Amino acid sequence: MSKPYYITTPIYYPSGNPHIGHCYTTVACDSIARYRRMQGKDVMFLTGTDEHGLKIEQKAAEKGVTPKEYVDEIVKVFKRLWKYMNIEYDRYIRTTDDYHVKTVQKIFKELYDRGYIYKGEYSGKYCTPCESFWTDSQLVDGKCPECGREVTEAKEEAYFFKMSPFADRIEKLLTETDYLQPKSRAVELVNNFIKPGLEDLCVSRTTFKWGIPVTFDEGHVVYVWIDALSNYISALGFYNDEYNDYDKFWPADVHMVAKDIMRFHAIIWPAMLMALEQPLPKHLAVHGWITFNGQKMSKSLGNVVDPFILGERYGADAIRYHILREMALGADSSFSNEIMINRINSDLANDYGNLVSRTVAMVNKYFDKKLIKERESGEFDDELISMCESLCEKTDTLMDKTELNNVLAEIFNVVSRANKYIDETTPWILAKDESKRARLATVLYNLLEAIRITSTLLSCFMPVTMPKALEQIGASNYATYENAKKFGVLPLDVEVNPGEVLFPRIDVEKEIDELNNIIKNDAHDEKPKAKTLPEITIDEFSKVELIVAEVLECEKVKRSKKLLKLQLDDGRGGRQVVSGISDWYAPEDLIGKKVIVVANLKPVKLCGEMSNGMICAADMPDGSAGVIFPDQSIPVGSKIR
RNA sequence: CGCGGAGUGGAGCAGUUCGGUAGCUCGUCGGGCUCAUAACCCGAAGGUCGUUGGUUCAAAUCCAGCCUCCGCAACCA
Repeated sequence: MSKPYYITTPIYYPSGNPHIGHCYTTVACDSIARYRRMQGKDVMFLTGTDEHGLKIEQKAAEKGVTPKEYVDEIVKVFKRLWKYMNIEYDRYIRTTDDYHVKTVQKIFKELYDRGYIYKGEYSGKYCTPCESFWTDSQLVDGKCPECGREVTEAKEEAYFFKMSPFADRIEKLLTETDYLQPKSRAVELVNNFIKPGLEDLCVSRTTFKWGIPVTFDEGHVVYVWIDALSNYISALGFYNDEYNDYDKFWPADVHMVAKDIMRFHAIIWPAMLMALEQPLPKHLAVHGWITFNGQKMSKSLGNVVDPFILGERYGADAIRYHILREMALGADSSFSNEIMINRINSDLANDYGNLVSRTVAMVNKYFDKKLIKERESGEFDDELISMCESLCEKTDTLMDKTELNNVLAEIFNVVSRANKYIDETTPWILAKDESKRARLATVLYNLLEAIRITSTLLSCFMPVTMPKALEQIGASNYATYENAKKFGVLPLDVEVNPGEVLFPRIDVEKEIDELNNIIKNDAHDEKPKAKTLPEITIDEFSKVELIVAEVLECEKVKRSKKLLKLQLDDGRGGRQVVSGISDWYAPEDLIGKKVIVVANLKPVKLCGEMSNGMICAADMPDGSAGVIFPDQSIPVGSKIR
C-alpha cells in the first residue's frame, strides 16, 4: 500500500492576473508533489481559487459583468499559467463550486450548533458611502479613514467565532511542535496575537452579497475565513458527496503559504479544526515574497514580472529552477532579470547542460555512442561515486524540511563534482592510448551515472528538460527513485543519443535590454486607459478651491514614514498641512517655495497632526511625487482657476 | 520605549543553537585544459563579521547599550 500524501497551495484571490509570486508557491508545491510521487507516495496536490468577497463584487461591477463571469475569466488565466508552468495538480477547487458551498454551509451550521459560533453585534462606526464598518481605533479624527466623511454609530448583526478556548492549544502547536516551518515565526505570532488574547472572529457579513449564504439566517453571507480555509477539506469530500477521500488524505502533510496569510493558517485554521474536532495538518510551510530590486512588486512601479513572458523566452523549466533555487524558506528573495539570467547561464547552461553535452559527445566520439563492457577503476572514482550514492539521502532530509533551495544546491554539488572529475581523469588523453580503453569507458560510465542520478532527482523540478537529458544519456528506462539511490544501474554497454542543447546560453546584455523594452511598452499600453476619469462640469471644478501659498516651515512628522508637516502662509492667517512626500523632498527643499494648495479640503488628522488641505503634486512614472511649484512671483493667497 | 526580522570581501547569502583556523555562489584578476554550450578545472586578490563596551585564555557566535535598514501596525502625493 502506498502512503497517501496531501499537499496544498493556498487558493488564490482572482482579483487580478497571477504573477511570479503565485508562481513560486505553486511551482514549489508541484515540485514537492512530484518528488513524493517519485518516492511512490499516493499524492493529492490541490490548488484553486478563492472567488468570493467584496473586492471581486466591486471589480466585476466596474467591468459590468457578474462576479461569476468575472472570476471565470481570471480562473482561465490561472489555469493557463499552471499548464504553461507544467503544474500537475490533482484537483482544482473553486469556492464557487456547489459542493464547496454546501460544505461551508454545513461547517458554519456545525460550529453554530456546537456553540462556537454565536450571533452578536458588530457595533462600530459605519460609513455609508464606503459601506464599511470601522473600529474606534481605526477612525481618523472621528471620520472614516477611507473617505474622511462623517461616520454614524451603527450596529450590525454578525456571527462570531470563539477563538479563545483554543488559545493554549494553538500556542503549544506553534511553539512546541514542528507545525510551523520555519519555526522562527512562532514568536511573532504568539506575541502579536495570542498573548494579547485571541479576539472572537467576525465570520459573517451583511454588507455585501457575493458570498456563501448562511443557511439559517437570510441576509448573512459567510466571510472569508470559513469560506476559504475550508477548501482544504471540502476538496476531499468533507461534508459533501463530490469526493470521498477525506479519510484517506486528511490531515494534510503540507500547507504551503506566503507570509502574508501565515496568520490565518497558523491560528484561525487550527482553531476551526479544533472546534470541529478534526485532526490538524502536519506542516505549515511559510515562504517569503519575491521582491523586485528590494521593492515589493506593484503595477504602478512597473516591476510586475509576467511569468508568461519569462517562460516564453527561457522555458518554464528555467523559470521554475530559478525561483526555487533563489528563495530560501521564510526569507524574501529579490528578483531581477539579471540575477535570473546569470543563474540560468551559470547553473543550467554552463554546469549542468554542458556536463551532459561534453559527456555525451565523448561517448559518441570515442565509442561511437555505445560503451564497451570492459572496466578499470582508478583514482578519483571513489569520491564521485560516494557523493552520488549519498545524494538521495541528503535531498530526502532537506525535502522533509521543505528547503527546496538547498535540495537543488545539494544536487548541483554533484554536478560540479562531475565537471571536476572530467578534468582530473582527462578522458581526451586516455582516448589517445589504445591500452586505456577500459579506463576511458569507466570514466565515461561514471559520468553517465552521475548525470542519471542528478537528472532523475532534478526531473521533479524541471519536468520537461530532464526527460530529454535522460534520453540523451540512454537512461530513460532507469529514471526511478529507487535507482537514484544506487550507483551502477545503467547497463555496462549503455548507448547514448546525442540531441539538442538542453539549456542554451543567454546573451545577458541583449536580453536585459529587450526585457526592459517589454516592460516599458507594457507600462505605456496600460497608462492612458487606466487614468481617464469621467468628464465634469465647470461647476464641479469650481468647488475645488486652489490657492497659492508659501512654505514657511517644514519638518518631518516623527513616527511617520513619509509625512512632512508644513506651515504655510496662505494670505489668510496661515495653515498647517501634512503631506506624504518626505521620500522625495527634504524639508529644506521646500522652505521658501511657493506651492499650490487645495484650500477647502476637509481637514484630517494624520499620525496625530492636523492637515488642513493638500499640496498639489504630480504622480511621476516611477511612483514618486513631483510637487507643482508655481512661479515665485505669484502672490500668496492667489486663487487658481 | 508598539511587534518582529536583518546588518559578514564588489553583489547575494551560509556560519550564531552548543564561543576555538571566516565559508559558499556570482563577479574581478592570473594560470591550466581542449571533451564541451567562449563552456570546464586550478590559483589569487578582496572582510577590524553595523557600532561601543562587557564576560572569557579565546567572541561573527554569549551579555548590555547604541546606530541603520526591512516587514507588520499607523498612514499616503
